[in-house]
Amino acid sequence: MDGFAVAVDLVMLTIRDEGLCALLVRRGLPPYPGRWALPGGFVRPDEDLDAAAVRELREETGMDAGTGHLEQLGSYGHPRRDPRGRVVTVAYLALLPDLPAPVAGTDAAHAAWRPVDGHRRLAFDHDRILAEGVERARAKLEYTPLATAFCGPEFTVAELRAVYETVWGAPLDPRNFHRKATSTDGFLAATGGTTEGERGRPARLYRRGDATVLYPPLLRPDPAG
Amino acid sequence: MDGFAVAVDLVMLTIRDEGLCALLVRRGLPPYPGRWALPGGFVRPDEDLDAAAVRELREETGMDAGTGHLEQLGSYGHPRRDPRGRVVTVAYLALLPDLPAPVAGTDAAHAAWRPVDGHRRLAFDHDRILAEGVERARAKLEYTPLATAFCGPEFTVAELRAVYETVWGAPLDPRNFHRKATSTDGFLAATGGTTEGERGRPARLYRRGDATVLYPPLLRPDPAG
DNA sequence: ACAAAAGTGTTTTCCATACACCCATGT
DNA sequence: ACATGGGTGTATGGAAAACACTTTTGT
Repeated sequence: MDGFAVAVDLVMLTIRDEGLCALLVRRGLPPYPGRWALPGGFVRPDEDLDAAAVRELREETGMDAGTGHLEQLGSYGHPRRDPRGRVVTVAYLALLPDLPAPVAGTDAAHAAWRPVDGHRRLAFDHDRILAEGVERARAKLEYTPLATAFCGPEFTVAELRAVYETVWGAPLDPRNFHRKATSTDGFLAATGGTTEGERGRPARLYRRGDATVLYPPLLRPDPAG
Repeated sequence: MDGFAVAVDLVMLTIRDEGLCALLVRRGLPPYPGRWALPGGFVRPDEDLDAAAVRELREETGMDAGTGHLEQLGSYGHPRRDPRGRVVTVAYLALLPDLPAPVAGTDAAHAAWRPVDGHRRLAFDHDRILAEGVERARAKLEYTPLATAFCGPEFTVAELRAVYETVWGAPLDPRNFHRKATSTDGFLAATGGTTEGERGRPARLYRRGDATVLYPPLLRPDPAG
């Protein structure tokens, strides 16, 4: 009855020049030596699941909680998903701004941000977990303000639109997006500042608002065509 | 590292005369003797999480998989959520048609369908799990055809509308609901049959269609007013 | 002056609502 | 005939898509 190990694995997503990227680590030891895997680790004996996820996030990125977004994704517990024994993993999804900070000085020496598309054959059942994390992120942009988690503390409407376009992989009309984003109650809070030294007219800066859901939602273009 | 027990708990929802109900069991043994709790049990050493949930569902209701709907809800693992030791539970959400079959002959002798509203002080952290299950169900009716899981194999549009009204707790316009439900592609498949012996004009019978998501969604009345 | 990007206005189209109305059955 | 619930048609208001246009900066 008590023979289970419980782990936490993280699908950490951010947006970089290459598009939507996930943080992956290259495994050194068996099982799956040399393969890319999601970062993660075992839950400690007196640690809550959420606390273990926050700890892993900090170990991998140096981020203090409060930046970005962290939520539980799902649990995976096939009896033979880990050849070492019976390991149930609780996966978490993290949405993060592009970190100028390096990923170093930790046990994540072999970590790298890699585009989520065109990735296959991760260790364990991590392909499936990564795919479900990406799909969760895509869906959640529609009806929550989580796209702001990919941005820094202050951002422009155009930056926010770029987040949507990258995650959804589809272009959006800048004018209609602007109107919709700025008119949806609680989505954005103007800081009063503007950008400087960029080409074109300066853009107003915003922080994320206090809404937890977007109503009405920002629906992505019809997936069925 | 291997000192965890893993359990599966079920939020089983159905619609009865009293409204939206969950199956609860009254605990006989400590901890929490005499308190209502979600049905559940430990995952077996060589059993997948989903398989454990299917097994529990069958033990409690006698249902074979395929009826209704079963999905993972989330995992809960606070170090002291169970006084007996370190137990991580994986909660599942089941949506079921109203079962004429009794809930008997099993270890669920003290099980009962109880309205989800006005319930507090379940054992363990089950209040929270139940609340999250109900909210998941409410949200999923919007953009998936899962309302059909509450109905029998064949049902009328009015029965389906009653499901929405019960789960959302709000009245819907019968005419507009009818048009929307029958025109949303893949939601419903007409069987050709009709009801008989009821008051009023006979209603056409439908089965659930093959769509997995509803596009566009059936949005519930604005929660913000 | 021109290019570039931000932001606004306007038109059209679509969809949700509201509700009048007809249909098919039981009593 | 009438009540009851199933199902269709239609007017209207509001939001989304499409796009012309103005604003404000850098070069």
